[in-house]
Amino acid sequence: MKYWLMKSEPDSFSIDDLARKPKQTQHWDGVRNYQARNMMRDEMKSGDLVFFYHSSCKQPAIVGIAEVCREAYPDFTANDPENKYYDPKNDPDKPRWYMVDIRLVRKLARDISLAELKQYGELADMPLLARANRLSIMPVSKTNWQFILKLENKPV
DNA sequence: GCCAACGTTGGC
DNA sequence: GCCAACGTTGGC
Repeated sequence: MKYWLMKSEPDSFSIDDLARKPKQTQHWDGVRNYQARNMMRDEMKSGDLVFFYHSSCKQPAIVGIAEVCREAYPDFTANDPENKYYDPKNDPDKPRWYMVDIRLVRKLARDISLAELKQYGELADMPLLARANRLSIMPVSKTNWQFILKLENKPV
């Protein structure tokens, strides 16, 4: 089983939005970056766990845990000219973009902010902390996953 | 709102 | 195939 981190802008889709979805499940549409797509298409498996991360907001932070509940399938929003993620170059018969479904496992007891994560040398190898990392999906090592979970119940 | 980083596009 | 221009991401 693998661990991941997925970014979402809370203004467009927050952890609470996920919690309100039927079955607390959402298809992860709109990924238009090949590296992120490859990870979803080739490596994400049902049961993999995901840190849900709020980006481009007042306090960027890991806010919850989700699990992959459906493995990669074509991202239908790429075929819909009305959709903001429409890709005119996409051939529906040879889909270029993929998505997975994720289901909320739980919100964290407290948000663990990017600023806090940066304080720990143990996490220095996280791609999230690399300078100007723009990937919306990235792997998390088991070691880092467990380290971050321990922070959850640590007094701030 | 600024700016650094970096992916994509398109002319040559 | 190179590379400049442009667009997007995302922290601050």
